[in-house]
Amino acid sequence: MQPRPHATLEDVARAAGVSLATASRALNGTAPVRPHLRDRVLEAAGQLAYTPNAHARALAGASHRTVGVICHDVSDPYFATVAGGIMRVADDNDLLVMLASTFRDPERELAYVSILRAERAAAILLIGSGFENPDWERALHTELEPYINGGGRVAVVSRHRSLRVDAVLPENRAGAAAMARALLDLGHRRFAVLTGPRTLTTVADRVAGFRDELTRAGVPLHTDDVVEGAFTRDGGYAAMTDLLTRGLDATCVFAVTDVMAIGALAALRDHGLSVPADVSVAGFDDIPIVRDLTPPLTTVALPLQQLGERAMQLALTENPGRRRRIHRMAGEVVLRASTAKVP
Amino acid sequence: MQPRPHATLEDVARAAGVSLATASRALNGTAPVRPHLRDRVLEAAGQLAYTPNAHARALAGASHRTVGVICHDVSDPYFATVAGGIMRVADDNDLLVMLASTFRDPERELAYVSILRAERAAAILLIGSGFENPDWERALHTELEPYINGGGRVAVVSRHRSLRVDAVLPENRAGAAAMARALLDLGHRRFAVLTGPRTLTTVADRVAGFRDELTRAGVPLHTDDVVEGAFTRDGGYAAMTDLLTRGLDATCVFAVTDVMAIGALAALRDHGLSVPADVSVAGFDDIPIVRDLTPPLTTVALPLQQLGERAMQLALTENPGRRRRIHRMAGEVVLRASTAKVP
DNA sequence: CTGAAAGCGCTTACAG
DNA sequence: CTGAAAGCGCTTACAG
Repeated sequence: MQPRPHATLEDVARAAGVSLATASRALNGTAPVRPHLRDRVLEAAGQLAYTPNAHARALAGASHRTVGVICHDVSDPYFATVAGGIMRVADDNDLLVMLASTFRDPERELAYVSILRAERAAAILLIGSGFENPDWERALHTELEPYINGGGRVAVVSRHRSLRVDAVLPENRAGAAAMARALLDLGHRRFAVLTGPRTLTTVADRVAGFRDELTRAGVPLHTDDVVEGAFTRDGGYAAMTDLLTRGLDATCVFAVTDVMAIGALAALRDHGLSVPADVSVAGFDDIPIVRDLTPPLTTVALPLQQLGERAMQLALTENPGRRRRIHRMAGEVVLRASTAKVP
Repeated sequence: MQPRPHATLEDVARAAGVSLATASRALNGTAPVRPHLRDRVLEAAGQLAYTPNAHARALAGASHRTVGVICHDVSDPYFATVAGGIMRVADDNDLLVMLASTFRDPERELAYVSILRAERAAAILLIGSGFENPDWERALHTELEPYINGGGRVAVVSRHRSLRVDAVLPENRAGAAAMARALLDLGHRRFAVLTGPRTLTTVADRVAGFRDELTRAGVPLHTDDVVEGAFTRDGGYAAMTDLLTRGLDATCVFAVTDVMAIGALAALRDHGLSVPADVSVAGFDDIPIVRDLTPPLTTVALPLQQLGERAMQLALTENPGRRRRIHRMAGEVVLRASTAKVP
């Protein structure tokens, strides 16, 4: 079998002895075709292993059934779970989902948006905190605006500021505040916070919510007690280790994400400290794995799957007025064995 | 600002006062253009927020910088890690990666392949065990053959049989055998195995390798000792629970994937059994999280990231003779605290 | 119900 | 170096 290019509609039409138009209609069912001819077309298409060229089709005006999802890192359970929700709804609507990871590189994010825009994807979903960076915000706006004007649909999760698009916003600030309250109720008064890069709005919101609630209770949180690390398991490990070498005096550590909390738990274990006997640890997100840790992690549970479902639904429902629609989703404090009462 | 369609090359050319050809060349740098004109084109493109239509471009013959990756479930850490490797290499080669999840539905897999083929993606990578199903094999072959003949590149991880394409194959059978040997060395003689659907080749290979090695040592593995569940954390939980209700008499449980092992650990904990004091547990894959479990999981470590890197490299390097190239990757037994010696 | 033809937005020989 | 024109593979009014 020698290499030969893809069969085209013209090949099919010729083999079936009909016109291009008839072949197209028979294949797509967009207009009635006499059964006799239809069968011949289908037969020929089968023989030739014909697949329509999606580019030609899109160019000619047929609409696209593909939606693009851009997140920081698909291998992070947070994004993987949100993406799962997106895919569930997409599937119900007969859409194909293509995922991309930016690894938190603003340039790469722009590159993916540009590709998706160039491909005229039916929708673009941006998942995950934006960057507090005016240049990037402007560039993104420049990409998105013409895309939307051209009929593209955009929705975001966890991202706001400059972007005037439909959004699903987890209540990071309120959730972190509720967590602070819960931990205060357990009797803790000396806290440490493990945080990701401050330029991520999610990080900023969670730290602020946590701190505000402590302040309200008259409990101080010094600058030294807030340690910044990468937004990953290893970042949590490093930040916790840093805290430990400086001499930990907190009775409770709050990590701004579960993923970082997992790293913190490992660092504590490696230092011979036991959780929660020696230190309590709490996270944020409620990614699936935290239930299976020993001890299971106390956290602010976000309906991750739903975050994705809602975003996809927003992108799917017409928005004639083009007013920004916002869905806020609350988090709920779930106390598990990683946090204990202070005697 | 009223909705208006995307600006086209023609808009840019007109605004710059040049021909279509000149505008194209200025934008792509495919041929020299006098700086004077080039600047006017770039200026106009910027003003109009011009993005080339990828479909038109692909149709006109420009090559595509997109590769499609199809796996069972991106939210499974195994696939997420392999995908990470793919993206690393893709990034070095200036390629964009689009991921898709089939959720182990053969139909959906075919649908994604068909889309990617229709989009004339530069390469298609299939990650994860195939199905032992002649109809599906034939259908997949029918999709892939014309794609390859048309210049498309295909590589697979963990999949073989009917597909005559470049492949990266983890040594599942040998790895499972090595694990059996290691567990026998710890003194275990009564085993149970937690397995996924037998129609997945990976599952079949791992169970066979494990069983063969036991047989060689004269240790029996009865049909009842092999319990099948879904290929997920919950599947592992259910299978382990099943075993427990029937009265577990094994001293060691081998799960064919780490993900299932995590479910098994949870089931044991919920039954008040302690690992490894009461039962030893071992998995397969060495996904990142297992190091952070308590106890850390004994497993067969596969170089997951490399699996992806190799597959991407195979797809990227020319294969003039079109002979099938196969990279085998060995697994290595890593003993951690979830398995103990039998006194 | 069917076909000839225009057009979608680009790229690239082919002349100049 | 620049432009007019053909062509990539489809879809869809427009006639019949």
